Amino acid sequence: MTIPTASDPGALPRLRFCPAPSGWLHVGSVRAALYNVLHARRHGGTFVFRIEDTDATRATEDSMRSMMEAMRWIGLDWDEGPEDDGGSRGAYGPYRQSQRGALYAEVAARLEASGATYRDHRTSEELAAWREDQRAGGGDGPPVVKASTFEHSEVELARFAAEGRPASLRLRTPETGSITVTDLVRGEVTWDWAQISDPVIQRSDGSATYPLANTVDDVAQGISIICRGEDLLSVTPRQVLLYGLLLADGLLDDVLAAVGFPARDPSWAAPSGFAHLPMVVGMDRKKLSKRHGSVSIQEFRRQGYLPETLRNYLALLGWAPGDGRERLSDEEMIAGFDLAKVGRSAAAFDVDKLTAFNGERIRELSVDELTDRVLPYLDGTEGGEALIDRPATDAQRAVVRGLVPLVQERMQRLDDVQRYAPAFLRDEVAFDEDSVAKVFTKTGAPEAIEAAARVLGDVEWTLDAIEAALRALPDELGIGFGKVAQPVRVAVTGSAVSPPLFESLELLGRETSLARLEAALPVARAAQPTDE
RNA sequence: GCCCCCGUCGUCCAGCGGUCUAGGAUCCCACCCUUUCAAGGUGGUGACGCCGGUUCGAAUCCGGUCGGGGGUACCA
Repeated sequence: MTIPTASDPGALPRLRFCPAPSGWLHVGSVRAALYNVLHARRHGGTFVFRIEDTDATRATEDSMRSMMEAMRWIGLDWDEGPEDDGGSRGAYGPYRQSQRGALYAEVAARLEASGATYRDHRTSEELAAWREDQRAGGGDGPPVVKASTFEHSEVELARFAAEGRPASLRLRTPETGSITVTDLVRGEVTWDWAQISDPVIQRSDGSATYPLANTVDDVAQGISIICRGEDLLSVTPRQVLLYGLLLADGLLDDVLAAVGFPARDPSWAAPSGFAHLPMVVGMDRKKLSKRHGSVSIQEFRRQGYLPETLRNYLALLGWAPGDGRERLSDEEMIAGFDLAKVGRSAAAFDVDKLTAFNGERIRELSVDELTDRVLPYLDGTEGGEALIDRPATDAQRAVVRGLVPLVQERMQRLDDVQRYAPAFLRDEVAFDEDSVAKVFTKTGAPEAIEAAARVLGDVEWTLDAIEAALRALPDELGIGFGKVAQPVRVAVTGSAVSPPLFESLELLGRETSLARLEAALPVARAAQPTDE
């Protein structure tokens, strides 16, 4: 997607997409990334891609690479973010949180020194037991961790320290009062602080957790609008609390300088806007999973969906320009996009509609372009049998280029080409059992094939001549045209379903066509009903 | 359990107090076209979760109810 330029850099929005690299990129995530990009482009802002790999036990290098590849494939390249060589582009990196540990550690230390946090020496097991007890009714309410009831006493603290017992660091959240944030898609949302647990911002092994790392980076990288999934709505209050802490007395600026990270732009404030996107669910209204077909977006690629179709369809999952248009170019989406017009209810991912969109877009492509796009589905690159070389020879490319106009309007996905191509790219036809049973068993089938071979033998090999020759047959044989066309179709392509017959014959050439008619004759005869 | 969010055709959206006998897309069905399959054309089935209230008037505002989802992690 192209980047409109703007004249007032200071006021330009900075948005980010920051997945945790475990597993594959999901359509829900991609939709969130797309909305970030659309908003950034709409307002001439910047799109930042950040890798949130603070949890070493979950994040993998493979996943990160896969996500980068997926983002590029679908056309959501980033202005700032990681590069393939391990480096990064953009002035506020690095963009992998695993490379920003020193920053988080120093921020945590200063926060602790200021009294904004407290140490929790409980083990995960102890916490789990406590929670279970609370839920079971042992406590006087829900399992909310608050300093007032959770902070260790001075003596305990001294003892644990003496024992060298590890501790996590929790952020002190207000014990009373409430907080209201204004969400671009949801309006005002209010929480009581008493209901919000004090989050662990640093694990007992010293590493930062999402609440700290995500918030520190958003502020350090000047993110102005946070657009993400609704599953992160409940996390907003503690982030807003942290903004104040990080900006107070230039705490973060000092730390940035101290640990040698890029300084913030002086015009930056804390993130000022939130947009929590509704979830993307399956047609059964359940969370998206492998049960719903494609999980990763590269799976869509393998199935022959065009990235531009995905962008268009995904954009419409929760948003509409408002004037009824649905088939939108990138430019149209950018021009009309508005986070405030995003819907509030979960959207079901409808593969049928996506597929219909895809078919339309395929039909809009030029023959040359579709030829190029279809090649990877014929040479084995995107799965399927390798019918041609990689790269294709000139002759193979010519055949495909000749086939494309015949199949273009029959395709919904690029991999649909695999259904029609074998008859044109293989030496021998493979007879489809059902087609033989349906067509060759009809009376007159062998005779039609014979007659076709005869008239096609010495006709000029042009579309018009081929058609004229075959059209003359029904009269001669005293049958309908379908009785001629279908047997010939099966004989020549192996199937009762194929591209238009005359064009197919023309593409195949006289020699191949005649050879196939001849080879089919015994098959057709054998299929004839034997009269007792 | 507690907190938060959501509720228009099967699905995605439009609708933002009257012009709604609720519109478009997709799906499904029928017909037309037709050498198969498609594509294309035409037409059709199909929804404001429910109950109250506000109002001359509600899909649109308010309350409740029911239903769905998210969170409740030293995951993000």
